[in-house]
Amino acid sequence: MKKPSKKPVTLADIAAQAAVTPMTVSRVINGNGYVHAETRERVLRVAREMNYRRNGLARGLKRQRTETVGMVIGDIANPFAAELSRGVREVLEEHGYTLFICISEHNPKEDVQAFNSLADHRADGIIVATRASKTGNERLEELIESGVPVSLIGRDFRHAHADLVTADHLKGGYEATRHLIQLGHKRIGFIGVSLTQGLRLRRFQGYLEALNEHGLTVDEKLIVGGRENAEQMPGYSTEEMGCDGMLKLLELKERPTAIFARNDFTAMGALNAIKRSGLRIPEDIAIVGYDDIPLAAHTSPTLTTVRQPTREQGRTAAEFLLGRIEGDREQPRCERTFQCELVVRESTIPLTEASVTQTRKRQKKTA
Amino acid sequence: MKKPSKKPVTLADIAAQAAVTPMTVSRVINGNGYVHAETRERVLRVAREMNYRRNGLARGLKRQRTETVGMVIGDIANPFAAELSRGVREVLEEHGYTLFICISEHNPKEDVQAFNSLADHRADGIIVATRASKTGNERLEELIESGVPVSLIGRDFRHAHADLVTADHLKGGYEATRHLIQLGHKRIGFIGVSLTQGLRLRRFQGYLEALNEHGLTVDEKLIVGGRENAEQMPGYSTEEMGCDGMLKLLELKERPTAIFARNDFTAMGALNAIKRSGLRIPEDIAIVGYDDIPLAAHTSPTLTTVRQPTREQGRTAAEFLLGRIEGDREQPRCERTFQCELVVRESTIPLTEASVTQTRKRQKKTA
DNA sequence: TTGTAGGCGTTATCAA
DNA sequence: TTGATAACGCCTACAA
Repeated sequence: MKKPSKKPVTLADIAAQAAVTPMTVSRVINGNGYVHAETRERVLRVAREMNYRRNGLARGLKRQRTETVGMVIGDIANPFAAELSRGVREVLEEHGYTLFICISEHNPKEDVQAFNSLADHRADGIIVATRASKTGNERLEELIESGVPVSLIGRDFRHAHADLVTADHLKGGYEATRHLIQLGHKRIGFIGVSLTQGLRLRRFQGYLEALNEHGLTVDEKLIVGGRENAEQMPGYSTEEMGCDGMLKLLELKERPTAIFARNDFTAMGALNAIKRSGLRIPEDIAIVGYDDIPLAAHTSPTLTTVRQPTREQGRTAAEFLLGRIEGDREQPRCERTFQCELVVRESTIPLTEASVTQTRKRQKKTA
Repeated sequence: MKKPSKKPVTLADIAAQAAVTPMTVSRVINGNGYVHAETRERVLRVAREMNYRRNGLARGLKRQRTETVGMVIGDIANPFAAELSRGVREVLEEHGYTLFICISEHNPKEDVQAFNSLADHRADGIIVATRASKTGNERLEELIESGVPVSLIGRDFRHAHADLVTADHLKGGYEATRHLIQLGHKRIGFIGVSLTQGLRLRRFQGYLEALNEHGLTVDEKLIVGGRENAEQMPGYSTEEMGCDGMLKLLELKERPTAIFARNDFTAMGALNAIKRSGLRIPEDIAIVGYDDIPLAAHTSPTLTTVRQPTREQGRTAAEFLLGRIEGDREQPRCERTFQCELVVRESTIPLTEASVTQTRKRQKKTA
């Protein structure tokens, strides 16, 4: 336990100790250029003794790249984002890049701050996995046009020189809903979106489309979004949204027999609200989530959900970005859309008489 | 959609446009030193037009600080870590620092890499919230002694010049266990630890202590850790550990009537395994988790758990770190231990006859 | 195989 | 109120 020492060791310090010039030390440290074996040994020994660490600032300043990539995420606790970042890291690591993550807490202002911080510190590129916002998109556009490589994941924003990775959530939402329709459900609720802002959410559009195509009318009362502006509220979790939203739906005179939830957390909130009310899943109410987080296979009943190839999206975004960093920064946009996959588990079964009957009973009772 | 432009704008570029020297531009940008109002306007206008962004590398190199703090986290998807990082960010932001997060995926080697990256890029300080490891601790010690401010959260490692924030998990584990004992339970299982490595886990020590102090014998068969080396296995989630562990316990001739799980995810895994087996919670088996993640209040039944003041720990770690960065870097260690709090919910009730009887029955059956 | 010169973009310091 | 100079630590390019 020595006391912290004052100044960091520099190449020059090592050079002095090893009786060479800083340039020779640099060559040894970076392993390029010819250096006599003995000299190398001596320099390495001194460097180790002095506990040398290269100064990334100076290095980056000179070389005009930092071998660093920044990633902006809305919510760190989200298993989906976690899996994305794993994919990103896997690829970056293979290429010797370091990943620094910034959290924006789903706040456009923090989004912009993160972009700026990363740009200021000269990250070689930025991966953006936050929801689109006006200010965010504007700043992003400036960055892209000032030459910063940018790769977007699932963000509703396009630019000729920023790469884009998404999954087809329109289709995902459509298939989840169609699944419920094919099981016989006609009153299908959606939890997790306010009608005013919902149209930006592709999976919700898929829900609407599926209803329309199958001749079912869209009942606005079946669409609940938890509290208004929930997204802005720190500490307001999505499972709470699922719980609150489900409670609203259960109070309806004619309650839904199936639920499509915005994501798995919302679904779990809904699931528990249903259980708490004494109804059974899936007999009384079927439920579908979205994302297929690990927990979805461990609820009871296990959760039918829509899986997107999350890690692959992260990997692809990283590959696109590296292509831009190490190749032509002005190349046109690379774009790739992944397909989603419906994962049927226990929370959905064909519509039972019980459910329909109970709904009718409830109706009578209330009437 | 302009094409990305080549080189970033520098102070010199602006200076040329605005007919002043780079120094004057610097003064304007940083808002220090005297600058004529007109000059300031002109410079600011040009800077905006050219979409100037300061070069953090050059700035950091010259000023010998980057106003950047790094945080190393084991698992990004962990709500506990998320809440920690929120606390950290809150404090840093107030002081104008940017937070960059590195993920080590619970891997000591990645831990060290993260430390190195952050040190190389001259983060002004590092907050470490990963589990202790030999290599990690060694590298950390070197860093601390070479003058990098370090603040540790819940890490089992002490250094005279690194600050430390923890919660009293020994007591937390003790109280969780005592709670079960006071409810009448005598066969209390622990899920989430292997007997060989478990002693490093304070909450597990608390469990053992509570059993001992209340005259209960520790039954090794009641202590299960999922698969061996689960921590190293990527993709092996803690809820899976809870599920697998619980299944093992249910196969015992004399199964436990209560479970203490290493954390809430593990508890949820166990909870679902129990339900799946047809037993009831809490009537047949009571269960206690740890951490009080948001989901714990939304399971069914809701989860009794141990809450630690997570965000406060993050805040305190950040405050300690800033004190060291902006004050005396050689000051002795600041240390603070937070108290945990048992949160009793629905998953624990007094031991019922049913449970005891059923256990006996099971015993007979198997015998 | 090793060394020298110069500059990356910024700011501290001193001078005008 | 503004400018000139030097230096932060490293690496590219060229020279010896």
